[in-house]
Amino acid sequence: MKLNASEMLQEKASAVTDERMSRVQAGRETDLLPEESQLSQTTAASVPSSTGLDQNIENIKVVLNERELWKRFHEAGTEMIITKAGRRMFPSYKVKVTGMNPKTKYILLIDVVPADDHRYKFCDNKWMVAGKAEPAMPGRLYVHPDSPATGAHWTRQLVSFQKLKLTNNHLDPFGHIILNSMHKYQPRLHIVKADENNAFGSKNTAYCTHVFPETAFISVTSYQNHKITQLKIENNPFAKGFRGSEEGDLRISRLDGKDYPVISKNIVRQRIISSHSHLAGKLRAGALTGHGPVLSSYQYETGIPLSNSESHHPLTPHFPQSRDPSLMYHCFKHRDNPRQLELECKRPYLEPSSVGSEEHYFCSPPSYESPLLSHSYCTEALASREACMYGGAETESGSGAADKDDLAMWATVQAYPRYSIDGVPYQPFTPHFTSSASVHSVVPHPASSMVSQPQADLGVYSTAPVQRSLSVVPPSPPSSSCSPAVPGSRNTSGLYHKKPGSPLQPHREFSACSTQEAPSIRDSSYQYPAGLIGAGSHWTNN
DNA sequence: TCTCCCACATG
DNA sequence: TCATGTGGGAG
Repeated sequence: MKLNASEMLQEKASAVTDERMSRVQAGRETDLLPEESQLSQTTAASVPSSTGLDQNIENIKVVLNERELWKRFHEAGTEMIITKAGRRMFPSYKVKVTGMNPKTKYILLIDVVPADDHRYKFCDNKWMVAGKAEPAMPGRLYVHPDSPATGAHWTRQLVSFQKLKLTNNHLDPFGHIILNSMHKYQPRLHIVKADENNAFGSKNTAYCTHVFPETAFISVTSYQNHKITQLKIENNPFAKGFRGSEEGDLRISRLDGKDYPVISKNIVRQRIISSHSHLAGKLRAGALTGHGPVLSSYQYETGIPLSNSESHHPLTPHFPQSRDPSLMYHCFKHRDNPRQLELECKRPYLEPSSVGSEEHYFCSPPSYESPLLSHSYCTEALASREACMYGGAETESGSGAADKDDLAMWATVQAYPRYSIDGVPYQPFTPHFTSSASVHSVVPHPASSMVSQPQADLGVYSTAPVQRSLSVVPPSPPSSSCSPAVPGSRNTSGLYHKKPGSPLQPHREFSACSTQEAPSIRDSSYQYPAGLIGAGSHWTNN
């Protein structure tokens, strides 16, 4: 099966934008039924019904697994550790999908997009805005290794993305999703139709996007909130070694042959902070100077001016308190209007009322609105690897859906927004690219919109007029320009081969494949770090 | 002061 | 072997 996921998704991105507009204008955006709160916020795009290919895409329902657990984290302000080597998410992203056509093939993938354009800091026991966000990382998508598989397969059991890993290594060679520390992100699930007669590259593709607000998180290199640490320890089987008696606060450490309880610095710090806050509340008059009755080694904690919070945007009580997950449910029809889509993408970033071009306005949720849902996706990235199907034992007709844990297939689409890092895009997969790569990224990636740059830049990513030429561009090293080697091209993509089990040598395990030779996206032996150079200059409107 | 990295222990 | 959080220390 030869597929070009990127192109499919690209078309979808446009469709979402277009259709969403209609919905908003029709005042249907907020017409949510209570029951829908159990579902994700969804956007869907599909081809005109006349094609007969999109009859079910908008009927697909996705329910987040362990939603209660997610909510517990969410209420405390979910944090996800990111490391150079890549760290899994916990809770892991697992969903129950229903409403799919049993015989239709779908591709399931996840991307993690900036929830806003702020950088955060954990101060005074709560998250606060600490400035402007760092330039968006190369967008990557994590494609479930079972993809593409039939609706019957996906709906048979939980679909797990537990092997998705997050990293802060901008040059990550493993296909992990790259994030910036201390930034807020929102995972999104994309379901793309991948019928044989609806192959990648075709305009007649449909997809839908599901967003579970409770899965939003702030990326960190070490946990900031003790509550989160405890929730992780209490719920993550891999961390049970840290479960101690006393509410998990204490654990036994063996050093020098002795056993003694250990209290993490996080716990101490936060208790002190808490203590200080309490005292401060009573002594705000000035009795407590910040060097009061607290442990001297943590004076810096107590020295935080209480008024500090006034200079920031307190994320009270926790960063996610933002919005009701049930606020939106979108389903759109592709209207095939490239021009309109282009305009949509050129809307300035963070323009709540940017309704300026009302026809492109996206009804936004209370909190993560702008980059996330109120704008079309503009950067793209595909990255995936080692996703696994929960209990997936059956193999769909040659799709090899079984034993997905052995799969190491991942697709990556690097996003290279023109404005990122002074025009010098990251090229994590540089060594892997070849001029014959072929997986054109197309999944809308709002990451690019997180930077306060005019969204004019975005237009070059989200719209996908068929007329535009798609050229594969070898990525350039970080220090080089993001300009593609092929004039007039706008897309950098690659198809890489990865030997399962040897992720440490990715640079040598990848091999490019032409579009025509592209193996099935579900072929575990292939990875697809496809980069999309976002610079408008790389697009053509032929 | 804050953030990140890495060796380490644990399961 | 891998996935965790910890804690010391670097920057």
